[in-house]
Amino acid sequence: MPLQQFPYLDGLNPAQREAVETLDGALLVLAGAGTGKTRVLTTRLAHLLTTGRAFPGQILAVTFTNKAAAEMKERVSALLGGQPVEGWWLGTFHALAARMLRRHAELVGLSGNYTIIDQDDSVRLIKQLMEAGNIDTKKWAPKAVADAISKWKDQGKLPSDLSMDDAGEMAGGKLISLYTQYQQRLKTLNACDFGDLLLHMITIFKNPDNADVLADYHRRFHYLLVDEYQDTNVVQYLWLRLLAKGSNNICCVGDDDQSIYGWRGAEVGNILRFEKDFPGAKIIRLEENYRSTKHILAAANSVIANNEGRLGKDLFTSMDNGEKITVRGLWDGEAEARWVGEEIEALQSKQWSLNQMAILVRAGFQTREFEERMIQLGLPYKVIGGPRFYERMEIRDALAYLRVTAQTNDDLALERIINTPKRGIGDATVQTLYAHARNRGISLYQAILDLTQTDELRPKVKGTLMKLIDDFERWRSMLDNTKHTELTGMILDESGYTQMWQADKSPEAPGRLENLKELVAGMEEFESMAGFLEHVSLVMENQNNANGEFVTIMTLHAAKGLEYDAVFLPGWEEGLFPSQRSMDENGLKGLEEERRLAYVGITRARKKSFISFAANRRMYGQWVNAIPSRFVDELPEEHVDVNSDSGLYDPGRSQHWDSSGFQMREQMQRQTRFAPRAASRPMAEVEGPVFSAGERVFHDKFGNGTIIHVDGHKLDIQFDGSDGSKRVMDSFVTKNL
DNA sequence: AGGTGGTTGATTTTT
DNA sequence: TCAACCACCT
Repeated sequence: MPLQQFPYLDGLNPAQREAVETLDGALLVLAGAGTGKTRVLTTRLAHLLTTGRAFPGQILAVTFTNKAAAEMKERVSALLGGQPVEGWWLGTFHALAARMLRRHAELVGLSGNYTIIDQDDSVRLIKQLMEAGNIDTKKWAPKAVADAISKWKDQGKLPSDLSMDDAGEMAGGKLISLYTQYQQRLKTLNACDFGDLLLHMITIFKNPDNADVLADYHRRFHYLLVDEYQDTNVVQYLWLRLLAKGSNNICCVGDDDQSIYGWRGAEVGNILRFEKDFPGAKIIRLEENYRSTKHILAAANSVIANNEGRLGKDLFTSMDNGEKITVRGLWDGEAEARWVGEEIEALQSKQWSLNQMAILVRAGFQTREFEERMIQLGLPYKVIGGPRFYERMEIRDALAYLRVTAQTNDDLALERIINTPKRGIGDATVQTLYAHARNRGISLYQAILDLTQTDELRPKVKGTLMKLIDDFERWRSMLDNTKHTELTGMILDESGYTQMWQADKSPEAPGRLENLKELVAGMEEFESMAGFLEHVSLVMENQNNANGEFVTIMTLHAAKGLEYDAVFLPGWEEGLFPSQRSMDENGLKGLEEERRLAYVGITRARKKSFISFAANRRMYGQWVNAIPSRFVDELPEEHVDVNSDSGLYDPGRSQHWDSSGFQMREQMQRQTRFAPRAASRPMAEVEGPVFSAGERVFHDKFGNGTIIHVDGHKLDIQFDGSDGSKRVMDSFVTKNL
């Protein structure tokens, strides 16, 4: 094959090139961090099109986020000389499944204009069902019930697939019944939640009566491509498998070492099992890292090597050695933030760009300390995460109006705005309407239609409701012959919603009106109301259009897929990272996922990585003393520079400090103020009892437990009644006699 | 309808 | 500690 025909293949390394050119059969591309995964994916797509192997319409390419989908779209078109690709099925699992479901909705009792509800709506619906069924929503949080149901959906389980064993104690054992009712209710509302999009498609595909539907997709799709395969859950996997049965040309790209979403249903097992699932599958490893220095990569490799059950990769790089990873122990969280600030300023004075620096934390609350410090130093920063545009109150209200206009059975939307702005429709009226709706198995809107024909409602209320119905009918009649942006403006004005905020004197009111304008402006790029609403339900993302120089602060999860010259990884303490909860709830699996998170964190850095931990941290208003994360111990000595205050940490040696962190802090602050590098340890080495694995011990806070591992003065203890082990200092436990 | 005090509980988060 | 939520009050 003449090479010059495919200029985009130039510059690929042999493994990358093989991954691009292996077009037929099942292929798993194990792409380590920084090994050019996206390049392979996009080049492969370009290759399929350029060689004429497939028309765009014969390709199904799946991603997890809209961002990834957009990037892929853009990069493929760039490879093809700038022309956009039309007619292929490229998008997120949810977007693609929603698109399919629009065509076959009737097969699961929905109509094609079904509404997609988000988590918030789903929780509210479940709360209503629980209240109707006299289930104590205090004792069992509707959110927890919603989570349980969504978990089942992620596992591809319908109510009929569940047994009482699965139900457990939650909601007084009525969990399965609630699931059934919830599905029933969704059908009445002509609505779907996120899980349903895929689950309904599976139901359709599996039903022998609809064999032609699946066969049609088999004929259609000749090549399947899946990004971030390690993050797929069971339904997504089932959906892919059913679709792949046609051509058997499926290429999955992923990295088992970067699977960090197990807690929301991702199954690392999917990627680990690939060869079994797709017999004859080929596996290609991308192991040359083009991102990080040798020290950084070696440290990452060494940490992740502690995990079991990996497919295994050995990343290497031809980059320079670079600088060793800086590891630093500090007295408390404040000192840690101060130190990070200093390092950032030092880098800045060496002409490093703030845009190339990131602080990656384990949990959201950790951002605060850094924000405060950045403000004090006058360093611009940006926290990624937080409330999103479509989650703002006024946006949700406005969307609710549009949703009811487009699909009258959308009870959740109607309930949201039935008394917004205030129309004198109180709680009591809504309850009456709901009671009627439930009795008849109809929607709220239909209940209003019914009851306004009778005299059951007070005349004033009746009049208001009739007016509201009239409005909606009128707006709906305009859907087809009015521009959707114009109609939206009309709805917001005629309903009194805009006026409500204009009359509001609170300081945030102007901003809300601004957002509403932005909403209408954003609709411009969509063809119709339906198109816009579909987009809104499926795209909850924040686009970051910030410019200028700033340091990025975000969670490790949010950082996956990104890279920076300098990366700060603070809070590496047992209990915080690895997170205690993760270990408690998921044992070794949880710990290994935390370790993968550490791996993701380290591999974000191109040139410089800073890892730190504090001896004392204020959590939930209490001072807690902490010991360095076990992940710190897993960093190879030859690749790190340890530089800690006051002997807070010596690699490989035990650490000690008093449990009375508060007093210690006072003492220490004085000490650091006057002698910042005092070499003495906070506490003298104390002679204590010697422990060994297998012994029974007692801990003040955690109770009785069995030692499973001893590491100097650190003990791994399996406490009775807890799933995972905890790591504690031996000075906090006593032997059980 | 709007304000207040008391309780609760507190990772990670996309679609 | 602190914010969110709710029951209860005005």
